Amino acid sequence: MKDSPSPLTNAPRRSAFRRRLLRWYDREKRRLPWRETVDPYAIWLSEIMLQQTTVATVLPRWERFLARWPTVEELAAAPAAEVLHEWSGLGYYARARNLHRAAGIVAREHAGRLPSTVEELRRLPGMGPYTAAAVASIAFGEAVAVLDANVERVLARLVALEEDSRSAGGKRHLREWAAALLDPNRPGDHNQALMELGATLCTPKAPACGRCPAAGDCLGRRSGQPERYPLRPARAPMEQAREVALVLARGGRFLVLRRQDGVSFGGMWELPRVRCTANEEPGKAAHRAARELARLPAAKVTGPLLELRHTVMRTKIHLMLWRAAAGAGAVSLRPPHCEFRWIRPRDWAELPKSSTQARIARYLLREGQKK
DNA sequence: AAGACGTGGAG
DNA sequence: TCTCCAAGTCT
Repeated sequence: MKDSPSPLTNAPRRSAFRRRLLRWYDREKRRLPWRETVDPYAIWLSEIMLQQTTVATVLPRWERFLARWPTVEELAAAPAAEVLHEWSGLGYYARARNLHRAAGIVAREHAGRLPSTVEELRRLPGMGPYTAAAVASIAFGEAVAVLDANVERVLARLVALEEDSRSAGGKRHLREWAAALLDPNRPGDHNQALMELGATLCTPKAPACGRCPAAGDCLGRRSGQPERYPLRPARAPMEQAREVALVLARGGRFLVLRRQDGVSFGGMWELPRVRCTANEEPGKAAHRAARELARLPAAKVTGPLLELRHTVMRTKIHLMLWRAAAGAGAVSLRPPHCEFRWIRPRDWAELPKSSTQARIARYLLREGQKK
């Protein structure tokens, strides 16, 4: 940082930068509900939900979650499955499990009061460097800088960082800049202002430098191509896959399986489903799903019901839903599944599900009502 | 340290 | 249609 050509190495310039940033924030900030509260629990919840998730998605879910569990103690007392169900569709489901575990710790070991320092917060499950710093600064006024994807982009542009921003060295430099620029008098607002800048003006594409309060200090802007920053390695290419999911029926009900904690979609209930191997026919895969996931080799596959496409992480999935009669035999599970139920479509609505499984559940409910 | 972990909206 | 990616954490 000391060798950097940035004018912000100069202390008076840094303080002018802070002033301009905060003035802009005070004037232009969006009215977001978690900015209207001082409840550390509510702020914490917003930070967890906002991880890799857009404001628009979070808004209604944050309100609903808080209405259901207004305090840490109430959240701690809730069954994990209900918390997970409330999280359905938000993705990154480990967040819900960690949040619930952390609530239990706060309730039991901290008398229901969230710890107020980064150091203590950091020990709670799901509290990484970003979230701990965000909660400590926003809810408790601790003078610590956050470094999220917004701040990373703003700072990388500000100093025209010619280094992979995700590399160890790049991150170290960004952390140093974030700490040096932090306004110790209003750390929470300063952090939010930097993130707000990244979210609204200093956007990944077509940044609005003309309206930016930091434009005068920005080396990225001076370079003429601010959108070149932050430098990042290319992403892995998308993959394609076919999957078969099974409505495996027995006595007017069908089989759903619960996934273990700690695997993808941990804790969620789903139909038996398998990834097709190369050139494997869907009908074959459907029978394999019954055989391998539930140990029901007597299952009789009767036909396709529905096809849909969705994307999970870096895989585009062509999902085919098939119907089968379970036949005789007891269900026996193996990882990643740990529990099963024979249910009707309307019962499945009550269980935590991924977005895709929820689509299937809605389809089955509609089909069931036609008869 | 690199890779896994979801989803939906924007351009 | 398709790529990019959003207030990251964990292993």
